[in-house]
Amino acid sequence: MSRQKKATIRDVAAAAGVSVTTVSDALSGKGRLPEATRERVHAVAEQLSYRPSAIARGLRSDGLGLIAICIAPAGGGGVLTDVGYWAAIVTHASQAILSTGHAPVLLPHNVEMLGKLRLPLDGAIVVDPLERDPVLAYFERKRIHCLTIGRDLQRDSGIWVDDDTREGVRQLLLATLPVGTCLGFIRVGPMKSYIGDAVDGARDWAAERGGRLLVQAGASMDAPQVEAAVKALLDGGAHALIAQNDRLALRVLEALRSLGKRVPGDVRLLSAADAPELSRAEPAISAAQAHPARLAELAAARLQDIIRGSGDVSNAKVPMDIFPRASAPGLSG
Amino acid sequence: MSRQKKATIRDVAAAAGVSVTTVSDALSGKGRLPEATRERVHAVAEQLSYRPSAIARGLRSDGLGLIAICIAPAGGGGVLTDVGYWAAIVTHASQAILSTGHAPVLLPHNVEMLGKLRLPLDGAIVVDPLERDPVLAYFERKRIHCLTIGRDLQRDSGIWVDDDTREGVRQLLLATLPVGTCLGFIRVGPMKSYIGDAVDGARDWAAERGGRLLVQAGASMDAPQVEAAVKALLDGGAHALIAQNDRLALRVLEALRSLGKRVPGDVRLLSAADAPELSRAEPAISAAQAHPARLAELAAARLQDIIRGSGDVSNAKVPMDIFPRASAPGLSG
DNA sequence: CCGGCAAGAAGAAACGTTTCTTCATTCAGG
DNA sequence: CCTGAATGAAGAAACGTTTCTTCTTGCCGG
Repeated sequence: MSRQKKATIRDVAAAAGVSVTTVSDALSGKGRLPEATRERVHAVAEQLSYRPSAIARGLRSDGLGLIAICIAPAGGGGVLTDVGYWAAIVTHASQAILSTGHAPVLLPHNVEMLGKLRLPLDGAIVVDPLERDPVLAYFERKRIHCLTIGRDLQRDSGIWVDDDTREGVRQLLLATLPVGTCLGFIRVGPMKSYIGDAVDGARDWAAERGGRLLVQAGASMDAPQVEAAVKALLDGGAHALIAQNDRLALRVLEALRSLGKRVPGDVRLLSAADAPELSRAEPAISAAQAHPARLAELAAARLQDIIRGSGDVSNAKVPMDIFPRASAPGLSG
Repeated sequence: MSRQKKATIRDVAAAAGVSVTTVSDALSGKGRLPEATRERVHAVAEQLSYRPSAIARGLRSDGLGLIAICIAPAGGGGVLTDVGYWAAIVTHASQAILSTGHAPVLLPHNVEMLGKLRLPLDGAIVVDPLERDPVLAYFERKRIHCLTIGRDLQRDSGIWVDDDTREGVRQLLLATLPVGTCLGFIRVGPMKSYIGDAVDGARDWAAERGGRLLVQAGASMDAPQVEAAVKALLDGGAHALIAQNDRLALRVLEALRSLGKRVPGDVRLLSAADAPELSRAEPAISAAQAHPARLAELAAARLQDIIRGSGDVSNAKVPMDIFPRASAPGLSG
């Protein structure tokens, strides 16, 4: 059984006894032609298993309108973490991109793979970029319009949208920690803007409320490593702990249990990022909540402005909400 | 400030004083030309901010080689669940697809969005298809080569690769449940092949070991719903529970705690799918383990065979491993 | 000097669709 | 009968790159 050559619009036109214009019009629903002609063309196209070349269409018309979404890896060994946040970003960014007439394509945060793909991208959104993010640099090199959700802390240029994590964390700590508390900040994985901002927010709080801040980077999200980091902070005098995000906060809670510490009796626990699991934990964990949906929408809108060459596209910061819960109750008014 | 028209290869050729062939050769590293010419062309391209049209290249040469990966939604309200499994599938399938010279593109499991995208796809992999999966039907309609990881239970045609969940669950139950046990199976969300197979495997076990099988579908993954489903099974006489997957198993464990049941003293607990979290739970939960990496590799290889028109592409079933743990210890001898 | 080979290069066509321009026919109204 | 409008349709060119074929020049060896 030999392979059939792919049918082109010329083959369909010849078999239907019309011009390629008529085939194009018949299949696209454009043009002026009688229903009988349109149906004949459809029948022939079906018979020949004709499949229009999206590449040819893209070349002639309006391109393919591809917008990449690349999510930089977080720490913790998995390919993808912070999954609730990530899923929300993808969902909302995809919808926003589609509403601008573009096509969202989720691509790996991997320069080698992007180089092999060589897709005709109109633009790209990099989520939670690393410091000196290689994918961000790649897009710039290839002159692909790009912006970030979160910021590359080692990069001055580029448009970004980000949560106001610094202010959110500061407000959360103001609302939950007594004056002069010694606070331990636990982080894991590569430095990202939301981590840097959270640490800055904790510093702001400490300066305002006469607290002390200890920062500890864990080697990984594995239980023994988290436990070691927690222990180091407790030994350093910390009576409150804030974790960089929800997953780490849950790990810290487990570690505190293993170490025989009561929450919030012995140690208050907070998270710089919220998730449904935190409110379901025992005790429910206090957190500052990001707004991934809003971020995604702002990002998509700005990227479109960039692509269209609108003159003055500015960065955006989205305020966070704070939720004091049982792990670090709100201070009485 | 007026918009600059995009530079084409013709513009570069004119500015560099060479033909378009020479520009193409210089930028691609092909052809025979002196280094000085090559450098001159590069300089001009840079000066003109020339960006080659990947669409034009794809049309003339070898297409874009896009392979879509679409993951059908599971239950539980989130856009994406079973995230560890999902991340493994994406990672390994992406690598396998790249090694065949194609480009993996993760796309939404959404016919409307796929229709708007109109990407020049050479093939597609649908992961965990729904019954009468609409995306699967879309790809067939558009004559896009397709296979599935997991099966559409309401579809006879199409190539698939799948875990041998039926046999894996049967073996797990044989290894952990005493003769005559009344077993409750909890499931949530749309029917998928791995769920159907797991139920069948449990039925096989019940037939062999004189057990009784009760199947309960939860309305969602929320704690009250899971608790209601667990309670219904316990009231029905179940002394062992098996959850469709890891996330649900963890929820069932929480529900059992809320209901004051000891695991495994009052009720044995098992999961039809494993994850690291299950071995970290208290008690560690017995599970059958899928092999997403192997599945992804087999899928990518078969899809390539399908695309190349190789005559006889067959389905594949991958055996599972079983891990008896404290929640349902292995039967002695 | 002549012929062959290698290096450098250009021109034309291909890829498959869309769109713009032009043409032909028919019908209706003045 | 003539003119204008509407309908149906075709042909050519555009889109931007790659590739194939052919040509030119210079060098070397017989």
